[in-house]
Amino acid sequence: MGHEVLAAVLRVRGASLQVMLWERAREPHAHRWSLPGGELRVDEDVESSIRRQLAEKVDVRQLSHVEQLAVFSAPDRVPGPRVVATAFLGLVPSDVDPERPADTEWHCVEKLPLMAFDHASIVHRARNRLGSKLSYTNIGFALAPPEFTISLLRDHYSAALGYRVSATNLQRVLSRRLLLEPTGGTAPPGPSGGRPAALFRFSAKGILVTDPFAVLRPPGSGRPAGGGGTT
Amino acid sequence: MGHEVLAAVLRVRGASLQVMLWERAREPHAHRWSLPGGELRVDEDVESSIRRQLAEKVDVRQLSHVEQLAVFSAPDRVPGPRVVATAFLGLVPSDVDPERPADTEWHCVEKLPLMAFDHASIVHRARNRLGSKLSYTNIGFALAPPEFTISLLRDHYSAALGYRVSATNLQRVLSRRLLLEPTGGTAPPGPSGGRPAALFRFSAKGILVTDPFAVLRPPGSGRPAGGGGTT
DNA sequence: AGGGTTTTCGCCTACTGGTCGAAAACGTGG
DNA sequence: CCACGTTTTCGACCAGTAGGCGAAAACCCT
Repeated sequence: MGHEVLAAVLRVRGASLQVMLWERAREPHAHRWSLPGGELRVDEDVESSIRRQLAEKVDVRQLSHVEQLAVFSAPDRVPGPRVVATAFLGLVPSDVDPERPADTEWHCVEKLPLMAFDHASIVHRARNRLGSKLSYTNIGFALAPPEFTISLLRDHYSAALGYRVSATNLQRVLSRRLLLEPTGGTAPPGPSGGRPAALFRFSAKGILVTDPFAVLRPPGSGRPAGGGGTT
Repeated sequence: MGHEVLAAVLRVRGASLQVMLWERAREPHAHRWSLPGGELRVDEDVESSIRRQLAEKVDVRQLSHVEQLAVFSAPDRVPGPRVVATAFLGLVPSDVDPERPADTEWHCVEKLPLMAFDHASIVHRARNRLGSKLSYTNIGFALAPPEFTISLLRDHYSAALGYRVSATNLQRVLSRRLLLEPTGGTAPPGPSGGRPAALFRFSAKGILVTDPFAVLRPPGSGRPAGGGGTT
């Protein structure tokens, strides 16, 4: 029984969320698009394996985040001998445009091309996970360049979440968690003018929220999120 | 390369969180305790496999929740030929005490016995996942009987989270999400008297929160969690 | 200088969860 | 049968959070 690792590597480009795909040259499913990855070697664990295999497609230093998604193990998920897949979610900041082999391209996750095997469902799972984690972790910084404006960050959040996000709330929420650190610099305004936006960076002194907030916390501890009115 | 499925099946008993373990009879790691599970067959996916294998240990109808935890794939995680493991988290309500084979026992997760292979780390991962999900999902109901008092639910939460939880807050939070439905009945008071507790059941009409609350929500929608004062 | 554009900041409101205390409902012992 | 302890339940108060404006700031272009 074979084991392969696959990664849905996502990035934000403009107003859309994109996934890195490559076009299969050989059967089965020739000319369909599939996720990067490959066989797990006997001397590596799944995370080492996916990082090694992604290194052939992108500069791994540009990978700002990698995490396990789930195991996909339907017996007939690929034709031929049984192959179980460990799927990963990978993120790349929006400012880098890695050189990539000719057969790989970024595709908008909203209109995926004809995909090979069960890879489309893996992409959807990755998109859902990113959306969920954007709300309660700091994973959003993995989508942004080292220095960014609030507007850029808001656009990234909007693209990944699929709905508009208020820049006011975004800045306030992140600031309260001590995650935003002003660099002092400003970004030049757009072609139509406007006030120059202040630049921020991710503050390592902030609260790294890997797990969701606890709604019920131990007595005598500070509390997490708050509710507001919709009005 | 082999593939096995393992499950950390948790339940609350009294004030402690317990995990179901069985004692290995054969080498390697004879007499150490390990998680239930076994080899993945070629005609089943991982979830079917773990349910089939758990059926030999517990009545699967008593399993109130099963979800993938993670893949454990260190090349040397087991001696001999390479075996990759897909780990699951399973939950059993506290009111059932399934018949089980003589070699299996419930152990408190706080003081685990000498465990086989990497199974101790899997148990810890399961405990952390349960603790996280208790806060932002309805998974807590999987630990409780069909009808329960708020006090019992609070004790379960406390056991699983490791800190005391306020019954007032628990009831308020769950009620506001329309998750608690009074059955009308009351539970008899304890030996030392006291007001009889009202019985509740899980309301299917409530908000099933599988994913965490979004801290940043779409404009014009209700809001999720609120913060309070620690005072 | 004036108008358009974008960002930034402050104010208000709604709602949440923690804390505390009182009241309700029971058993028990004098 | 009434006072007491026990446990549950409910209400009130408070601090802190996020959503929703709207005004002010800072820039470009004409």
